[in-house]
Amino acid sequence: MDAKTLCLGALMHDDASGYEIRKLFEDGLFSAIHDVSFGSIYPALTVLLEREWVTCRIAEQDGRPDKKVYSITESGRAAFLDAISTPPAPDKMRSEMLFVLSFGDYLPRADVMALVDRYIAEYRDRLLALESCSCAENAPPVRKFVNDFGLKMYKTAIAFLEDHRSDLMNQANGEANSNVEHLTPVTAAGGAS
Amino acid sequence: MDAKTLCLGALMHDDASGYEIRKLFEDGLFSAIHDVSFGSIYPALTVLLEREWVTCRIAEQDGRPDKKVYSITESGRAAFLDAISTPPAPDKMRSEMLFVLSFGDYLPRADVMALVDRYIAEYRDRLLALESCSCAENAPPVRKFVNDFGLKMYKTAIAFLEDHRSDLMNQANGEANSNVEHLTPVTAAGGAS
DNA sequence: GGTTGCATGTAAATGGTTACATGATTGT
DNA sequence: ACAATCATGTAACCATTTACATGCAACC
Repeated sequence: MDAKTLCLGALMHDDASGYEIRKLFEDGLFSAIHDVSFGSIYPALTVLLEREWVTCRIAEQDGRPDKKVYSITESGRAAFLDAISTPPAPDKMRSEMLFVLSFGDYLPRADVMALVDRYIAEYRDRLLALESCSCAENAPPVRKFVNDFGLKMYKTAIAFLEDHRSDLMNQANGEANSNVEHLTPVTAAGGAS
Repeated sequence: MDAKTLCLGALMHDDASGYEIRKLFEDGLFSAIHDVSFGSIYPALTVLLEREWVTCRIAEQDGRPDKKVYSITESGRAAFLDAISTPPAPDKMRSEMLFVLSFGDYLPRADVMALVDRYIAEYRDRLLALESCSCAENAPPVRKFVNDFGLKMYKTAIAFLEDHRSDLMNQANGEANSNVEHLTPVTAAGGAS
C-alpha cells in the first residue's frame, strides 16, 4: 500500500492539504493504522495531480501560510476503490521497544524501568490523540469500528505494561549486568545500527 | 533497527542459521514484534561475519540440506548491547486490512465479510504460532513478558473482531454500493497501487 | 530571542521486499 | 508427479525515511 493510495483514502473523507493528510496519519483516524511522512506525501500528491485523480486549489488563510487543498476526482475514487479491492497484505508491526525489552536481562534495571515507562507514555499519548480525534462521533460505523479497534488495542497495551512492569523489574540486572560479565567493555566505533 | 541488529539479537539466544533466524521472526518469539525477510537476513549475516561479530560453521544434516550455523562472538555481543542502548524508535503498525475496512461503506457487504473473516483467521494463525513456540516455558521472565504481550494483543484483536463483526456487516453495502452510485465504473489500467 | 506550529517541497541515503536461481527430500 | 519444507543466496526494483531548505506567525 503506497503513499498514493493512502492519500487518496484520506481524501475520500474530505478535502485536505498535504499537511492535513499527514496529521490524519499522525494524530487522527489513521494514526493506529499506518505511518506516512511528508517526504512521501508531497511527491504522491504531485503524481496524483498528474493522473487527474485529484484537483488542487490554493486556500489563503490569515495568520498562516497559504495551503494547497486537494480534492479527489471521480476517476480518483474509481482508482482508489480499484486499489483497495486487491487482497490487503498481512499486518506488520515494528516494535523496537519490545525487541529491546526482550533483552532486559542484559540491561541495567534502571534502563529497563526508563524504557517501560517511556513505552507506557508513548501509548498514553497515542490513546489521547485517538480519543480526541473527532472521528468517533458523527462518522459512519465502519470508521468508528476502526477507531474503536485502535482504542481497544492501545488500552490493552497500556494495561498490560502497567500490570507487568514489576515482573520486568525483578528480572533486569541491578547494576553490573551479571549476564554479560564475560564481555569486554563496550567500546567499538558505532555499534550495529 | 536494521537487519544486522535483528540477527544479532536472534543469535544472543542461541546459535542459528539464516533460515532459523527467519523462523524466529515468522513463527517464533519475535513474530509479534518485527518482520525480516531472507533478502535482508542473508546479506546482514555476511556483513556480520566480515565484522567478526559472528562466526560460522557448516552443519551437515541427514535428509536435509547442509546449513550454516552462526554464533555470536564477544565483540558481537558488545556491538549488540551498544546498538540496543540507543533509544528505540516508536512502534510502527502497518495494517492494510484496517485501512481497507475503514472504507467498508464503499465496498459490497460480501467483500467486507470475507475481509473480516480473513483478518480473524490471520490473527488466529499468529496466535497459534506464538502459543506453540517453546519460548514460553523455560525462557527468562523478560522473554516471557514479550511473549505474553504478543499473546495478549492477538487475543484482544481476535475478540474485538469477533464481537464487532456484525456491526461492520450492517454498515457495508448490500449489493450496488450506494455510496458510490455517482461513480463511473472501475475500468482504468492498473489502479493506484 | 527561542521554540513551536503551520506549510511545502527536494534530494540523498538507506535499506527492505520481491523475484529469481538452485537443489535435495518428504509427504500426498 | 506435485507440492511443501528445508536451505542459501543475489540483484533489481521500489519506496520511505531523513535531512535539508525556506518562511511566517504566535507564544513564552
